[in-house]
Amino acid sequence: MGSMKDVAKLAGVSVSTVSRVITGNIPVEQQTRVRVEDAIRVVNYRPNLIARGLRSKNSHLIGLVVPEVIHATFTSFIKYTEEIVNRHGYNLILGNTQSDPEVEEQFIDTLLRRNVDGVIFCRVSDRSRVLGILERTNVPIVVLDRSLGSENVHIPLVSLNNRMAGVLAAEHLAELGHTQCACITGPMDIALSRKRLEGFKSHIESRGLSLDATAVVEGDFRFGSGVQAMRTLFERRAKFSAIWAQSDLMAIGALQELQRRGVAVPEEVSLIGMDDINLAEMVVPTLTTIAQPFERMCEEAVQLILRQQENKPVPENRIVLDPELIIRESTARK
Amino acid sequence: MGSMKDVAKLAGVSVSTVSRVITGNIPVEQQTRVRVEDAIRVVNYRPNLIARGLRSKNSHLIGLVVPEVIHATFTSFIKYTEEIVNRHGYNLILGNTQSDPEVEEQFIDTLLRRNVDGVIFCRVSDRSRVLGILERTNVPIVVLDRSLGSENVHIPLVSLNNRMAGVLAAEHLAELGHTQCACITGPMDIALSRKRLEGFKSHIESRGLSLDATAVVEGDFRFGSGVQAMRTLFERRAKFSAIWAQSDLMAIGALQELQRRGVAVPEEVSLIGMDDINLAEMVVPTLTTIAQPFERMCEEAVQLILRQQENKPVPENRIVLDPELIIRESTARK
DNA sequence: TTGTAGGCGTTATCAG
DNA sequence: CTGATAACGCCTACAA
Repeated sequence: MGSMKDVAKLAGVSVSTVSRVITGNIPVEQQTRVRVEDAIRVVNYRPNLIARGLRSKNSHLIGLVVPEVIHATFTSFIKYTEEIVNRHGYNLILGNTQSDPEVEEQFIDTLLRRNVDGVIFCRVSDRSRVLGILERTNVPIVVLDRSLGSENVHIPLVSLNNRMAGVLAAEHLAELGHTQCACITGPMDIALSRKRLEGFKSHIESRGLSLDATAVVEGDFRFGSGVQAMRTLFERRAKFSAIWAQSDLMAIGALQELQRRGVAVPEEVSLIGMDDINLAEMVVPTLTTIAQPFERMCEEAVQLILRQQENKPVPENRIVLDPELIIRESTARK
Repeated sequence: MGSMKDVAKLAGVSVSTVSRVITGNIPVEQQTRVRVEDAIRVVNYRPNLIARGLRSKNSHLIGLVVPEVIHATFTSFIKYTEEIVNRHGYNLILGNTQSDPEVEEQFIDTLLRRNVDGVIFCRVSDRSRVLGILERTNVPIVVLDRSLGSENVHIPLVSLNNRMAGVLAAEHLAELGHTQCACITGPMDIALSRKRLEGFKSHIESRGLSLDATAVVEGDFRFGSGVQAMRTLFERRAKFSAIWAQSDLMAIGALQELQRRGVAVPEEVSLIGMDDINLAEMVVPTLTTIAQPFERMCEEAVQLILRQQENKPVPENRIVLDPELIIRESTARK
């Protein structure tokens, strides 16, 4: 792969001329253009992005920070962000931090030293100092899938309307005639779990019913905790004809335990999940769920980065997307 | 974040002196070193990797190419490669190609233009031209999780001993007294699926038994195809007391279908999976499986890249790692 | 329309 | 031990 110099020499012109035909839109005589283009082909010239970046102060690189890779939600974020970023001519540099503040800081540091054009954070923890560090630079940032305290109102944010997710689940179950519901939540120290439960509960209460405290079990979003939660519900002898699990994995865990105990889904118990991961369509019965618009969330996040970078006005830096109820086989009329 | 120039000005020295204290190991007088270090702190100087890369022709960037992100195997590769690469002071640039040759080529192109220090390919297809393209450059490459035709003997390769995986599964079942086995394979146009089946079959035959043709069903590694394959086995009225599925997801799909039909696992049918993904420990019964050493595979791949880059001799460019049998609850004596 | 010159932030070479 | 200086590959005034 030759450089501009090689091309220039071969075509008998100066490097600036070569640069001009590369960048286009700057007048170059037809004749010399052709000569240059030929030379480019001969030496197999491809503009070097490192050099270009050094000159223009941007790298066409976007950093994505996730607290974990092997995790349905973040895997989706990785997939879509990579795809979208690519479509815009950028590449993705991935960092898995395991929520370790030290790793986070160290990763951000190298991102800055690479002149990345933006950083997308998935669900950073409260105690993380990276947002502060980044704010002092002028690198565009976006926080994805997290609610931020009021101290950070100016940081662009893309998140799900988690409250609405709870409402959608409750609404669907209510319409099917269920009056006794259970809920398997995510970790309660994560705001989005609380908001989901809040929405679920408040809709139920708005119908004059109540969500029994024994029918609420805390999980950790993973499969095993769904199984466990289900066992807990049985041990407590909680009364319910329907369950909302705040992640599909937990729902599938619950499903497994129900089937093992010979409880028919949806005939005896209706079950709703959340996320709409691939598995939701694969289990039997297929899982009714609350879909997160992963792709749109990533799209908005990338848009926010690009807008900031182009110094375009950012009309709205708080983007909250609506979840959607996907009705499949695991829920039925009571 | 200031530059070397800023530091030099503040400390009253030349940029070369600053460079020397940064790189270390080049003699600088104690006094001036302290002055420089102070200045570095004041202007918050961090060496710019773009500039450094331009100068030294390396980027400390490694490209990882996967055909899909949302997929147990590749997600593991992504996770571990990122982690290991990081440990060596590199960053990971991720590219998802969907096995599209055009996307592959385009991604490789930008990787080259970014002066990446190496590229790791996961399971590239035969018809892919990227290996050829890369071979003509001198960028270190490694192919992960794939057997390569003899035309490419010189390309470093890290793969699993897939034949052995089949042998391990058959051996375990045989030891438990099973004489009639079934197998749910991966796509048969992928070499590793064929090799796994070959190992499975040949071990069975070495015991004077045979693997009935009706007891072999082709899947696609995904959950749904496990469910489907199980149904096919029942439709065919195949006789078996044990099943090996070539992926955990298919095994869990098969498990689901078995449970739905009231077949007890492992009491009536023993079940082995493959991969040892998280889910394998989470289902009930927990899944006996053939573990792939994902982390070690990634480690070897990264090592091969680094060795090539340092121009160290690469003692062995064909690394084949052994799978391991993990015994859990889903298999039992017949 | 084209070439020259300077600089992006580093590092390496060569004097001093 | 330290300071100029050149060079990495590219882009962009400015001048011709």
